Amino acid sequence: MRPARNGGPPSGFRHMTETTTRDYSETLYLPKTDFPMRAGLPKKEPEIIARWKRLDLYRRLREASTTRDKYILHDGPPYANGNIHIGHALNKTLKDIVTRSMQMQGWDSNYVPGWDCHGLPIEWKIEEQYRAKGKNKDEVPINEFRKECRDFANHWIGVQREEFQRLGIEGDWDNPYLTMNFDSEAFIAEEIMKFATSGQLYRGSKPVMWSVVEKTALAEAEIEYHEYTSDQIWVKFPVVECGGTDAGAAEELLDASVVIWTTTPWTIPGNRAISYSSKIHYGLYRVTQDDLPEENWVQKGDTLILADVLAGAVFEQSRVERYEHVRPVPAEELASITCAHPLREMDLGGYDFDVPLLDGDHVTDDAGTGFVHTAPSHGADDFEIWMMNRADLEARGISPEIPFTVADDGTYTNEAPGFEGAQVITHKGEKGNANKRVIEALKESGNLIGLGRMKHQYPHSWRSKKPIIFRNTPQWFVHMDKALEGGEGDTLRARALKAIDETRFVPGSGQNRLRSMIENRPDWVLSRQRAWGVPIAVFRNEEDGRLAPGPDFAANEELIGRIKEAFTQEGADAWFADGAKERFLGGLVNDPENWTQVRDILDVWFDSGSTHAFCLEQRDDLKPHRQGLGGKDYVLYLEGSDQHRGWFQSSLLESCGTRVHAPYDAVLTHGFTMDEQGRKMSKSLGNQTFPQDVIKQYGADILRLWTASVEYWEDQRIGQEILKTTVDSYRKMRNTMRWMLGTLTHYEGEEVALADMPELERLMLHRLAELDEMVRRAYWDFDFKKLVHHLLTFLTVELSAFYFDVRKDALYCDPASSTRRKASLYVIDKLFNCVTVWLAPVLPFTMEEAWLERHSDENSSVHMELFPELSANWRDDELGARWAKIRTVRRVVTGALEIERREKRIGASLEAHPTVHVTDPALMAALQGVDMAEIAITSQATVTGAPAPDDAFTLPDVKGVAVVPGRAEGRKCARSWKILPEVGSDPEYPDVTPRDADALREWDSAHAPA
RNA sequence: GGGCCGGUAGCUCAGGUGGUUAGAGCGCACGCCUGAUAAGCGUGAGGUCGGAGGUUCAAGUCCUCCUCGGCCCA
Repeated sequence: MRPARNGGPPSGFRHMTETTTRDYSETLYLPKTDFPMRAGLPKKEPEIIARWKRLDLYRRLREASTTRDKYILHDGPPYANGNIHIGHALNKTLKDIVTRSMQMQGWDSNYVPGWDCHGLPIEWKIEEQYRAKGKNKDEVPINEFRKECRDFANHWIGVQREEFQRLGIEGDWDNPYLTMNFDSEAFIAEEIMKFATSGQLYRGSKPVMWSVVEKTALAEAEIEYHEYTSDQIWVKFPVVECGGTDAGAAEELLDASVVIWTTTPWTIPGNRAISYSSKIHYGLYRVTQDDLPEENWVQKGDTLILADVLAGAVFEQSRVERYEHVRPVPAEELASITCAHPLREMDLGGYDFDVPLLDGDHVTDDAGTGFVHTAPSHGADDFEIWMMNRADLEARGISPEIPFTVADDGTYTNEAPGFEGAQVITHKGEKGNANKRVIEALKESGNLIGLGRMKHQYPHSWRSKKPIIFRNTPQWFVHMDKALEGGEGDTLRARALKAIDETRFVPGSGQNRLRSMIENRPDWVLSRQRAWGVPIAVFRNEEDGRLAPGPDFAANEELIGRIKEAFTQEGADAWFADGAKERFLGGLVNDPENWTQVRDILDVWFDSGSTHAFCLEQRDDLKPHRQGLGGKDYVLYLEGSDQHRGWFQSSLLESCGTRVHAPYDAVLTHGFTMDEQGRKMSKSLGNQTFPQDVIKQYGADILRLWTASVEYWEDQRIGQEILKTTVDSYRKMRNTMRWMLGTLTHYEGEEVALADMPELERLMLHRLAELDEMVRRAYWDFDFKKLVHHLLTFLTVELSAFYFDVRKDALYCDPASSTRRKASLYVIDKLFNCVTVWLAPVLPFTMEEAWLERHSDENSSVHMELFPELSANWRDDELGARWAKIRTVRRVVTGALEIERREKRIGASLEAHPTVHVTDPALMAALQGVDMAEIAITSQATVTGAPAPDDAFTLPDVKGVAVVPGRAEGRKCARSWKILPEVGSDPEYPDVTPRDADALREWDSAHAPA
């Protein structure tokens, strides 16, 4: 409470001998509240959280909404491997604002947090710990290793759970979903088995980054680049076929060769194509130099096809000084060319296939020859262009098979005929003899035209620091374009595209973004050669390629049942335990020796893509009967915009593959959080903002207010200055709430009928009715900044600066019995309740604190409230329009008073008596019945239609209003400080106005000693 | 390099289908009040709308290019 103060004698009395000894302030209804001006949120918030826990608020919310339709914000699981950062805070806060606001609008909006637990980053951490202890991962039994990963994830789930709760996020923190829960693992395995059973899962291959030293596949993040000296070669691919209509031109090309350049000679046995670009100009070149040494690899008369801008450099490399440009070779001609493999004539066997030319965007003319040697086994671009052209290749009679030329130990297989056993990289990570062998063969074939060494940045394993290679490996895929049981045209891609069309996207651009990704994406690669995850729980028959479970396996039901049961009891560790194959397949096949257990694990995107299956569908408190599927519930996914590539997509594909429809009705995305200059946050720039620091310094509500103030669907900025202005806005709101609380101390719950209210009160109720519509709309549109902006403006401009300022006189000074005073209190009570409840989803701590000042019973919480249903008759647009005019006139008055203040003719506005000349008939009509002195907070005012003198005050944008200022006449009331001639007219109270005399009489009789 | 998104006062944001001197809140400056007081009230100064072209009688608002930044790919 504020200390009692005696303001001293009012200034108007300073020069008067007549003084009063009575302290009238104790007879006033001044604001009185324990709600502090300084929030102290860092200390207060944890107390409020503790109270919510005592109340078991989450359970109460659930119990209160059992009969409601469900609004399900399904949590995209964060990864359990570290403290939360600002992006997590933004994400969870947005989710919390959504669930709280939907709950308060009559939905059952249950929030169940989740965590993503499997995957590479956690494996790394455990491996790192091993290395620190000098242990090797490969020497640890797999299930022991998995156990440590599980413990690691559990630790961080605990940490993050605390951090999220500290942000004020309401949800089922005691029963979150984890992708590593045993039953989650069982359901995830069941989902992948559905893909296997329906024939959507297949085994294919793909080049991956491979460390020969560690005999393991590596992810992009496990690669570092170091300088490395490679062998570089220029190789001729003789043209053997050429389409086109001009026979002469074709003849010319049949003598020529396409030239490629590569720094990995060992990939030549894997060559299957040559890439060119239709954006590059190529030409046919002929060597004209006749004094070339006999041993030179290029001789006079040789014709080569090269990119024009690179021809000179290639000839220089081949030691050719004189050559001629015969003619251009357009892209259409290139497309029709087929070459021979450079080793075709070498009698090695296996190189007599046709080498086609493929048009590819990855080809540039800044180095090399303008043609890119394409070995789908050994490069990402190579693989991609090969796969994209698969259908065309088959049509041309070219096998789309991708060879496995290199084994896991870095040696050539028999799919690199002539080089079997040669080493690309030795087990120590040194360069093997493969390059040498290939270069010798090329020399012998006559197709090598250049040779050299090159230093460049080359990928190395971050662990062994040794160079890695791209190597074709078997992988598991899901078909995007295979016809499904829906028949012709029913493919996973088609289902997903249709589902996207049926989904609401906020912002709308997300729809296009996801759509174009789905339109263009290749088949879904699901396998990872790792340990910490859910296995691809299938067996493969090495004889016929059948899968179990699978479309051609008889005992699917029994097998799936066994696996699911085991995983539910023991987790996915059961798959990796000894004897698993016998345990699951025993008795179901006659030829167990032909069946291999797949040891690959699932990409973690499949885990999180299955959350709808193992979380939403399995929990009674979440299982949705969705609007789009005949029910009334609504499912929303809300994540960062990077999840178009991630969770939104994997969830969509998983659900479309198994359930034909999307798992969500709506997708809401937010951008990323940048520093104050709009730059990405980074440790090295030192521009990071940590949620933990903001909470410690200002409190979670400040971070939440920031979240709700910014346009989150774009990238947002945060930093000290931005937080500072957020704090300022918060204080402004908080103080206005505080004044209401102080004033309402004197409210005893008396209702006042609308008809009995002054217009000013009706105006406020009208504004509430307008805001009610805005608030509901803004929450439904997830437009929180609009909500905050309008409510903040309402609190400051309309309440604090206008309504409250005007009404202080009546509230503080009117007699207890005054209808005007009672009406105002009644309205302020409504204002307070509405604003508190409306803002509760954004500022759950502060609004709870404010709410409890008014509703202090043990079980109360603002978060149990619904948004208020307002009386329909509060809305009065005509009244609103009229008061807009009145406030326009008021602006002219306050402007005029400001001049008087400047000139030191007045101080407080109560010292003034303005004369308001209104010649605009519409404004004059609006002023009928309005007490301008009351509205302008002057002691007296005169409104007249008479023309104003020339020197009257006007505002350029308000026509027809002019104000002549003047001083109020009379004495200053010792109680209300108004200056009126009537002061002293009541002999009982000679130093106050008649109104104050009445008030004092009432007060005195009420406080008279009994 | 490609796809998508964005750049309006110091800060956070408004500015349907192009049309009078581009708005709000906060901050800031100045003044007032001292019965919301580490508060309240008033007045005011700050943007030509990332840049350059173009369409149009008229562009922050449509088109092109450039630039800066972000997400996802390569």
